[in-house]
Amino acid sequence: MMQRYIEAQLHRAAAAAGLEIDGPIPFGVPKQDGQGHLSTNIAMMHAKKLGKQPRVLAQEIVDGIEKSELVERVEVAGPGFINVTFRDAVYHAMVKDLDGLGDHIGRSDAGAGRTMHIEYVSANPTGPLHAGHGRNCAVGDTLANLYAWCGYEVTREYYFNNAGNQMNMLGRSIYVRLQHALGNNDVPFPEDGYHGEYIAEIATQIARDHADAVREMSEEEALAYCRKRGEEWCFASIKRTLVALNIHHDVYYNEDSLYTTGKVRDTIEDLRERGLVYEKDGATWFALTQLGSQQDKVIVKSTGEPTYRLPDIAYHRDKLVRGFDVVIDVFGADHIATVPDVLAGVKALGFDTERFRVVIHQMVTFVENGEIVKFSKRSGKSFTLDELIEEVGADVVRFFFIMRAVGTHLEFDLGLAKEEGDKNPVFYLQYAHARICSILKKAEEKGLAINHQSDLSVLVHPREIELIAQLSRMRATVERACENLEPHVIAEYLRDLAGAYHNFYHDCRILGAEPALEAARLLLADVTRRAMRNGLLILGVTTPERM
RNA sequence: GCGCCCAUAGCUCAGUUGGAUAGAGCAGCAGCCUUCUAAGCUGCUGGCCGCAGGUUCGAAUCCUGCUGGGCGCGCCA
Repeated sequence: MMQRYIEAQLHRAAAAAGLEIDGPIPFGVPKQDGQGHLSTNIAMMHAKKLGKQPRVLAQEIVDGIEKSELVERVEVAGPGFINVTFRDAVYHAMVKDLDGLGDHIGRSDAGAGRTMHIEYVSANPTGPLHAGHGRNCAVGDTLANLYAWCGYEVTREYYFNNAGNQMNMLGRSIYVRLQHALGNNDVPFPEDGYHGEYIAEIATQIARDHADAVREMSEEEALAYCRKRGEEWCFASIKRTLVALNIHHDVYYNEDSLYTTGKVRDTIEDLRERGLVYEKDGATWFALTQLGSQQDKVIVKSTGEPTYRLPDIAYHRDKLVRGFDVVIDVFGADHIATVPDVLAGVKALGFDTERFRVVIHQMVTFVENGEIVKFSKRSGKSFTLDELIEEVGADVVRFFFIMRAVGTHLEFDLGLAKEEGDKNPVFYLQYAHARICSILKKAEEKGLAINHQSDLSVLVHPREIELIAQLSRMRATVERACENLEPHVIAEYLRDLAGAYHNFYHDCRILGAEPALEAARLLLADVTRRAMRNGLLILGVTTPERM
């Protein structure tokens, strides 16, 4: 937001030097002291085409900048950077602007009037969510929040299939356990059946509340009943876990509806009309090689059942038909192979696949004491997301899963996560928030109210200026994280913001300072509180007022 | 064999879309509380940015080729 105060002038000065720049001027924040507050490399970027030395062009631009009350100095540095040093008045103006935003600090209207659809989690109801699902949950939900904070109208969707082979296997697994519970021990457990403890739990429940009815049923009826009970149990479990993580979907989209509404049939017919479908070996194939892929793929098996690819294409086409401006998929790296096929299919049907943004996050390794943890200590089976939440808390789960770039393999350190102290990065942020709240509460007790008209010109301490500079970057940071689909950027930003506040807190006494300074610092603290709170809300973690 | 992702301090990772002397946390060492939360702050130690070329004023960042790791490559999802 700093650049607002100099950008127009730079445009004018550059034009006067013979350099017309379309669009915004690129700015950077110098890392070294003595290089000003903002820096631009426009002279170096364009010197060549004007046939000038970068430093000469830079100096011509600098000479064209008029004197201003806000700008301390503009100078040429290094190979041709133009460094801008502001007077403190710019920072005071920024605090004023930020304060005027009320609870909207960090919000953007970059996506105002646009709609965004995001599909995440999307685990089929065949069992509880396991710990590895956590990354998809946290990344998806944080991205949804980011888009909402950028002004988009967001639809959060959970896509599931309760009709396929996996569900039949779930039903059969429960059915067999139920037979065992009812004393028929000779019924063999299916080879690819589900082995989790929850299967037995569901079977036990049915044995307890529905045994007589089940005994009356045919095997077919009993299997269907077990499947239905299993689905209900699993969905209840999944939804409970998501609520614990502060995740709420707007739509649960059933794959089966794609069949009942004819969308799958339409999709295959449309592909066939375009000559992209053929029969071979009793199966129906999608001619992906015609679309530039390595090999054709089966979309309807010789048994007559479609493979996942076909409803996936129908589903993604439907998302576009529903009219969203941006459609985001969140997948783990293990699903990467399906993406090109689905996109190729939708594109072949004449849709603009540019609206799709696919986020593929890498896998997660859980580590404790330097050793890889694969299984739950309690059950010896792969451990559930519930167990992870219980172990480290929902805030830590959400934060840890988004704090690294989605493209990198994530190491989830359970030891660090369990640490409820200074080593844990989430607490560092929440502590900053709680510390501010504590001061504001004390101020209130002293009868000191936040004064939005405070004279901010008394804020001149380097720690105050650094904190304000950090605050001023929030909105652009949120926009960048959103645009680039990078939730971890917010975690990084908030750590810097918390650090800037802790520094300010340490060096700048608020309560008890002389009245004008006290009022100004109190306002600055409150602006920081609102920024930190909003950042934590974007991450979906709690904002404790005391710790 | 093919496709995608990754490689930066002892460990885990950032690096603002190609910029200035590559940063943070943890671990290690040394300091700071009679005053608003020490879950904090300050200082020190720590680097062939996997290797080799290329592109240009300028590369951790872009291109090519290697090496090493992850995930895929089904009439499973």
